[in-house]
Amino acid sequence: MTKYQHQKRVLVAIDCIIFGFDGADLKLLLIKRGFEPEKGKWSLMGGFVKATENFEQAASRILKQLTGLEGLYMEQLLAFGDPGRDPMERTVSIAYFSLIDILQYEKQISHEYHAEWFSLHEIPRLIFDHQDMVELAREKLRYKAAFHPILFELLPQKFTLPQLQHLYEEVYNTRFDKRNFSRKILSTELLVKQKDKEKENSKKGAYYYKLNKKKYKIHFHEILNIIPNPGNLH
Amino acid sequence: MTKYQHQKRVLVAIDCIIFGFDGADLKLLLIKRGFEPEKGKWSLMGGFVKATENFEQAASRILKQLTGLEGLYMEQLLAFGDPGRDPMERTVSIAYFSLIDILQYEKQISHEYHAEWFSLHEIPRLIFDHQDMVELAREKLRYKAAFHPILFELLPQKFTLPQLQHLYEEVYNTRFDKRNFSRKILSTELLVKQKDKEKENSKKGAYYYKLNKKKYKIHFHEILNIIPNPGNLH
DNA sequence: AATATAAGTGTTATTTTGACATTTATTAAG
DNA sequence: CTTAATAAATGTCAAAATAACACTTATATT
Repeated sequence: MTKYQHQKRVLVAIDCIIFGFDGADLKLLLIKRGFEPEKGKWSLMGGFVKATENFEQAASRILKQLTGLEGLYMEQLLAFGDPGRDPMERTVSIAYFSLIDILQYEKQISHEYHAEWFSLHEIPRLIFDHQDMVELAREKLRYKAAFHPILFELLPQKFTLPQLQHLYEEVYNTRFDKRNFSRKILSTELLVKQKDKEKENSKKGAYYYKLNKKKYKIHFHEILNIIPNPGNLH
Repeated sequence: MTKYQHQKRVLVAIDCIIFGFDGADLKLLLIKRGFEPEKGKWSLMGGFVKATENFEQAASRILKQLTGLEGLYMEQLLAFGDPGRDPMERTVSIAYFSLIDILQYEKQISHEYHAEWFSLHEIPRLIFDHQDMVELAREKLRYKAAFHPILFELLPQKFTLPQLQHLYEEVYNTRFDKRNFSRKILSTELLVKQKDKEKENSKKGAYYYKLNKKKYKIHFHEILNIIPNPGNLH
């Protein structure tokens, strides 16, 4: 067999949009790019796909390099391929987005890459089309979280309803009625109430909950309806 | 500036999953592949991305080659990049899916590529990972159509409510109650009732409707709720 | 004139939603 | 020890949305 003739070969990279939550804010993990072009500028964590890897393997490897974590939630966002997106050489980038509980992540962080968390309200200028990737990832997160219990990936194993609600409020940048919120969340029957309470944030303390992992896996793809008036999602 | 060193460059292709509807069945457009490997086997319409094109431009060009049509609904599905997916040489494929009214398309068809419509129940074995692409595209179509008025892209300008319902029933492989269906569809206020009737399929005739294109564009991204118990979508 | 066919339409009971306020547990302060 | 302050937890009710259900209408055919 002969190879396909007269076709241009291009570089293929992965870029990871890594969202994290620390109990207060929704954040994005960025690194200072270590090589030219745009060396020293803020960038998504990325890398080239190796000859024997598929995209998921490459994304996992890159994610592990940066965070030290494995088995994270990960999903392909979109392939970006405008001819000039990397001025050095045409490079197609497959964007993945990932969700991390920041506090868990901090124990394992590799500091080799000067990674930093940025609140979504204070994102610096990013290289290439990474800004577009982040914006699209935010939209996709909002869309997906409106129908699927994806935001649990941002929380520790044990969490409280007020913490969960706070997270939803961060993602949708709005406030929910806590009575209606807890009714909807609990009606999914994905949560298991624990006996102990979290007492950092209030005198009374809030009961911890855990995911029912089995139900979570089984029902993950079903359509929930957690967000009132989901309205103008994409 | 020097180029990125020691990285492998690969081919980048587009493959188009083209769904069509002829008033009766939901169908998929396939071609007989014209070159090796797998010459003569059934395949999605595809082609390599050219040096100056972005993905959308490449997908439009490829789509026009096959169908003669422009301005079709088109959306990136997913990038496929397993190392061995094309045995000839590593090729990344960006899959796009498109929606066409078959009867409109037939006037413009280019017969150069031996394209044929296949009912979704009778799809032949396809080359490479095209089978996976088609399956994923079907899931995405069902998912998207549950929340957005996307299926109108499969219909002619003028269509009847029974035709529309039939289309939804094909996509979801189920039956809907026509009273509830028409109430939901009409409550979107996206349809404009016409004065004339379609009289091929019944003695009484069914009123034609047209899309209110302006509202359609404005409200396209809003979440509708057309499908009862959307259940286990992805 | 009678019949057959598919289109078109309305009601009701049930479920889901969104708006809203009070009670409870605990710590801190006086 | 009593009081005050704080955030958590919980219930009701009216309105809206949904799902289930059957009859009438227009027309072509016989």
